[in-house]
Amino acid sequence: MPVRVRIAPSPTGFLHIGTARTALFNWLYARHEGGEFRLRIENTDTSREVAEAVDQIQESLRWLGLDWDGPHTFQLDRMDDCRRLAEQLLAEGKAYEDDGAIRFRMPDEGVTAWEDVVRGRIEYPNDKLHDIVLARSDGRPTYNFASPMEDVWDGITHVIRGDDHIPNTPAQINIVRAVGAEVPVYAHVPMIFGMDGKKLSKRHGAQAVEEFRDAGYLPETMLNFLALLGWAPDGETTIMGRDELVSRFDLTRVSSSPSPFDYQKRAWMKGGYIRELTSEEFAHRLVLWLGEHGYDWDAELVSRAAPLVQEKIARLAEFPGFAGFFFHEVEPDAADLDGGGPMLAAADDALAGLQPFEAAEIETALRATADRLELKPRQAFQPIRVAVTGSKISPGLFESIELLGREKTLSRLRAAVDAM
RNA sequence: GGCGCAUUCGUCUAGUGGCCUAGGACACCGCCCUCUCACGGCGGCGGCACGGGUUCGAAUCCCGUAUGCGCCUCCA
Repeated sequence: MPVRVRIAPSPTGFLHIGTARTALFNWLYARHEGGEFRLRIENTDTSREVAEAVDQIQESLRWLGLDWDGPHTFQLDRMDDCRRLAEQLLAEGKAYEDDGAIRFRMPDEGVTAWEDVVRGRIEYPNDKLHDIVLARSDGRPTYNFASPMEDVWDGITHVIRGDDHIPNTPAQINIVRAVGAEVPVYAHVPMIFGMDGKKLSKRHGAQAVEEFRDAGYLPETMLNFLALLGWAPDGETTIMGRDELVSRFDLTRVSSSPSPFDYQKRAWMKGGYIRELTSEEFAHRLVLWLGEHGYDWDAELVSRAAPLVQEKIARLAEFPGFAGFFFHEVEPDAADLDGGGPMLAAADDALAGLQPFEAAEIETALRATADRLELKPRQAFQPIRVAVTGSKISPGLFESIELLGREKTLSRLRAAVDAM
């Protein structure tokens, strides 16, 4: 039987990274096995539903590149099927009425057990199982009824979900058996916590996929990072592209202990991805990101500045702070220019008539100037950097000067001298 | 409280009875490279929660304790 899995978020807000990680594991498993990955919106609880959430969830999934098969479905659309089934169970004596609701009669002897792909065998004594509500008194099905039944109707073969669902599983298994359907394979993946071991919350930082996107993360960085939350192909590999992730993913290797969300490690990883892009691709993404975030900077200039910063920044959002001096005037802090007067004036002379005005020639000229003034490269170049870029930290100085052009470079050098 | 799940360097992770003197990565520290930053290279620091078993031999198996987390809703 071909593998069919699904992600079933409830439409209560943005796509949480925990849900995204679970979606990723489902997707990786499906793609690895050549099966199907479906999207189902679990909206049985209409009171918590947020109108835009369905679109936002899909948008985030698309951004991550987690494509689903077929149209997305809504749990609520099967409300009538669920109610009919609840009534059938009632008629068969497998359920009973309770204050207008319909409750399922759990077995009260023996154990309910399953072989969990990530946890191994899990057993629950049946006398601990509650008779759960199938249909509320207003007729709407509950999650613990609708979810397993939809999995049955959709032909879901593997239920891969957060381990907070482990306690629900024995009840769901009994319900599935009661309707004579086949019980799917379960794989309960660990939940994601903050570094303090507590459930991920606002004070830990970003939680929604959308927030990471806005912060300028690359989707492949996010995907790689998310994949490593509770899974590792071996003890060595950490950087993997989408295809490698698909080919190496193995559900049985998913860890059973909780996965802390390590913001620091993720920060390291993202820099590697930026550097791995081709310079054309990097420039392209920069232009797009800047456009989406309110910068109307010249695309041509952005593209030419891109190679100078690609190895320096880790997130697209760092570009404006790092290379903004190409696009607007600078206001150097006079204190950072201290003692640089002679070098600034000499640099002005050296660059005024330089031909061609290119990085290699600029470097040669400025180094000769520094030698003449008996300054170490570091002493000589720092004032120039501050004068020209407005900051003590910048892309490579000579390349920056070339791109900035003679006219702006000279006027900034002179402005700095005047300001001293 | 009941039931369930988990516990390897500061952090993530490899490890399924001998290959472990416990490997790798991030972070941190030192050195090198160097026009700043970043990258890169080299080295260092540092761990099997605790207590009992089983075994010739245990990070690995069993029991107990501790700690953490989850669920116990006519929430999902």
